[in-house]
Amino acid sequence: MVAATEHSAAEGPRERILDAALDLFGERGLTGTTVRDIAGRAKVNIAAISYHFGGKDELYRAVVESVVGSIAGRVRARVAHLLERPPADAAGAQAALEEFIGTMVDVIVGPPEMRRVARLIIREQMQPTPAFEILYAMLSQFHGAGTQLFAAATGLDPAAEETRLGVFLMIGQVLVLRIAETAVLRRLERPAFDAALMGKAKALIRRNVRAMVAAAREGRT
Amino acid sequence: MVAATEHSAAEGPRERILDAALDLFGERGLTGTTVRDIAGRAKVNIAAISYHFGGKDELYRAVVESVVGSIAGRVRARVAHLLERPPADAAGAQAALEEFIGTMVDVIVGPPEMRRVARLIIREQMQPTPAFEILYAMLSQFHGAGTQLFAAATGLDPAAEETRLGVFLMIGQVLVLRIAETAVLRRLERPAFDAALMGKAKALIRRNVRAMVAAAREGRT
DNA sequence: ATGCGTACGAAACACATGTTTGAAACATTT
DNA sequence: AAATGTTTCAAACATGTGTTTCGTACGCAT
Repeated sequence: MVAATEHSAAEGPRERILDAALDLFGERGLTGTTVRDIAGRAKVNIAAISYHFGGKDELYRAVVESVVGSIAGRVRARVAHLLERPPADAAGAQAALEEFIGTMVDVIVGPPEMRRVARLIIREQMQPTPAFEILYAMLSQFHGAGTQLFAAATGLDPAAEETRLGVFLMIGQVLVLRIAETAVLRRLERPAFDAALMGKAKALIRRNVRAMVAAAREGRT
Repeated sequence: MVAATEHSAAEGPRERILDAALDLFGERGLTGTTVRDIAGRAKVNIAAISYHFGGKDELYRAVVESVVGSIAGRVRARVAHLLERPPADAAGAQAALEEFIGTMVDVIVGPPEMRRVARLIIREQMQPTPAFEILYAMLSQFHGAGTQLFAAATGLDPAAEETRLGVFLMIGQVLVLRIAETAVLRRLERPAFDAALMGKAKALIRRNVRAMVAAAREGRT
């Protein structure tokens, strides 16, 4: 067995199917994608899908699992140090929180190949399938980490509902850029999310996060 | 022809089809919904859909149009006075902006029947169909109004990219509550979005908006 | 009552779609 | 070389799905 090569067209059928399936599931959803579409894009026979994965639903689940692995890898590689040794002081926690959200922007809005991943996750949120649990386990972990940082930065109780809700609101700022991408780009009269626009968005979100933390710190009763 | 009655189960076939279609399109998407599902829920024959609307795609378009009408009505009824005579002073604009976003929370995450509407719109954002233009016309109008208020509240240029982007980030806070509803409710250990939770979310978002405006006002170069 | 256009319902039609089949090609081992 | 297990392919199969057909009932003006 050869070692897994770099992401390219010269992979094995199984990898090509997974890659094509992620593209299509992310773009058109589970029901909007046919196995013939996937087979055509992956340049394999239709039967190869049943052969390698058992069926369409099992393939979808495999895609979700690979997505979770990919995301968890990217994020953990960049913020592992924050989550392992969370800063105790408020200033350090705030800096860590900003870095955490900044990483989220990079991962979700940045790489073009993350578009399909982000959309698949968002779809799964709106319309959970049996594969939802796989995603939720990861999201829950990230949300928990964000909540710890937010609580440390503001002095709020990490268990308080306002704290946990506040973290979701921060994340919402990032998600909207992928969800409403079409509308955002049109209103901004931009053809695509290039590096410059991403830098602007990141700076704005970072400033907003700082403002939210400050407001939460002052606003606590 | 009888006058259109109140929303109930005793409507004509056309209204029942529209209602059932909104339910299913919102929950499962266009490709995830079959005309037999719709006909079954609406308690009409399958042929009634082609008869009344021409086909599945035309029905979907009709649903989108009715959704736009419904939303535009709800929102305009509550914020028309803000959009017609936008406050010139910063303080008034800030109050108007808060009311604007607050209305958005009420409309999007408030009424249970808006769940299907919100989801249909979000789906259309992620995967635009020919009916997207109908929605975009409305969204563009609202985003433009929000941008005017935001600009007036902060002193920023309404045409600047940062201003328009900032409005999307505010809206993202609201959207995330509907998109990631399942994850949010689980992390909050809540069974549903009741009035109390919505009040909390609204207060938090309002506080965040205020903080964002303040940050933007100070942060401008 | 008669004629006529509208609305409805059961069945059928044509095509799409997920899955399976059986044979051939390939790689690896004996 | 022969055997064995794995992978690929074209075709077929069963079901799902959007649409149409055609017969029937209803409402209403003549």
